[in-house]
Amino acid sequence: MGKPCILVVDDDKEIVQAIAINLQKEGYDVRKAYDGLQALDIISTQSIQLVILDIMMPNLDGLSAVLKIRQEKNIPIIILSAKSEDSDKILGLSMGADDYVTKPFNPMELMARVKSQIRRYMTLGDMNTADKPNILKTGGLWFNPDTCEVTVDGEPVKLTATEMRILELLMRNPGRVFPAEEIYERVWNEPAYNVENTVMVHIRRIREKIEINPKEPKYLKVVWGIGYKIEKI
Amino acid sequence: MGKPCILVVDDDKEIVQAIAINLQKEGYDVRKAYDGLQALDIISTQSIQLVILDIMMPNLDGLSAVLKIRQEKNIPIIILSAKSEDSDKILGLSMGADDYVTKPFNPMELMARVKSQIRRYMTLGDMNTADKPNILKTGGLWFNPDTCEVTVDGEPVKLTATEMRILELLMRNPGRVFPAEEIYERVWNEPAYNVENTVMVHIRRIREKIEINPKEPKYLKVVWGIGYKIEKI
DNA sequence: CATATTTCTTAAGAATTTCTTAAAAGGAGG
DNA sequence: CCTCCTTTTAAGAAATTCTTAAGAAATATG
Repeated sequence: MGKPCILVVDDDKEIVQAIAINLQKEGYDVRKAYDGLQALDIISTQSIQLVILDIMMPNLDGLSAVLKIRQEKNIPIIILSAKSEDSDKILGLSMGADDYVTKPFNPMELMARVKSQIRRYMTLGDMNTADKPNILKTGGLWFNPDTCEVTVDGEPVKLTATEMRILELLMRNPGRVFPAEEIYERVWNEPAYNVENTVMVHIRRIREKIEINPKEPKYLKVVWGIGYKIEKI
Repeated sequence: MGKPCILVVDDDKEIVQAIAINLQKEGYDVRKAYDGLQALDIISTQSIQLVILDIMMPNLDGLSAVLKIRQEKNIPIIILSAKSEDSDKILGLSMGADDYVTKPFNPMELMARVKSQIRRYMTLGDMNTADKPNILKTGGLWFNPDTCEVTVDGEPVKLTATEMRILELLMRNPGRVFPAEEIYERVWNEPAYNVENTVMVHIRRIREKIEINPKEPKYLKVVWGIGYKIEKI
């Protein structure tokens, strides 16, 4: 089902970057956010399997963010904090966090804790996908990568494997425009050579299935001369 | 559901006692062990939901104990240790522990970490098969992993061991689509190499037994190019 | 408004994936 | 050592999807 995707949230971009590099070395996908609101947005629209979160941030403080994330999804949360007071740890954990790491931290220890959480989430967390699925949503278009279910305004839609992979790519990055070449390379895992047409035909078929009026697409739009995107709704 | 039961393992009886009192205050049941072998015995014979374990013990060292516990049950393990070296933490976590607390520790922090683990263990809904009779149902298809009984609309069906393991995996995650490779790895516990056919034949045999019309399966469906799933009914 | 460029549509054949069937290989129990 | 049951392998059949290519439509440009 692809590599686990981990969201790193900290207002210090350097720290985010450092953690991200380590995570990628371990084979994880990474998303980055620099404040709590951004983090919540990503969590509710993308499929995230674990959150690493600094609790001292602008906009929305970390502890509230933990609460909100808990409300929305049942994924592991690791708190990062400069506060090493026991009372802070207790507070963080009782807010719903799954682990608490104090700055400065050993990157290797953080990785070990991440792995531990992911392993637990994976091995006994299968059931939770049924309960609190990581559904990608934009407007009335919902996609559940775990069950391969796609619905438009509640109506189920049947996509083929390739169609789903394309849709997943676009929906995981709402608003971002993907050139046909990039879509091909990322979906087929092959270098793209003279494949614009191929991608286009697939786009067309997806539109036929998910759009009410394929000629005036609501979700799957084209940006002339650049590529395709899923509208961020 | 009963209160969660927590096993505390340490060769220092005073520490065990102190932790036990705290746990009982929080409303947990407690079991005590003073070395690794005793701990393993209790874990394999009693219903335990979480283990707190000192890793420096006579008879069986703590890290091996963690490994053995992991093999046997999928319950959360919190390591207690006087070693606060990062390398020790990393080792402990990668052995399969879920958290690592260094001595001396704040009892309240330990309680917070216990609660966090228990909450996750509960909400993710892993069934400790020893505890609860735990029948998986989707529509008319019932499966009791404890007694290995499978019935379709009340009619008993005889599955082989492998068939049951596959069915169990799928039924524990209704709706979720599993690629043949993943099924193989999780059922056989071996890396999957050129095994799609093997899995497929087993799927076919399961269908033959549980489906009224194997050609139009009601329960065990395929998602083209992706994998198999048990329909969520 | 005319032209050039880009995207869209369509349908058929190629390619891939899954299904079926049968038989060989592997293991457990007597 | 033999028998029976389970698991794996293999190959051809069937079903579905993917790709190609060519003409139509739409959009940008001058």
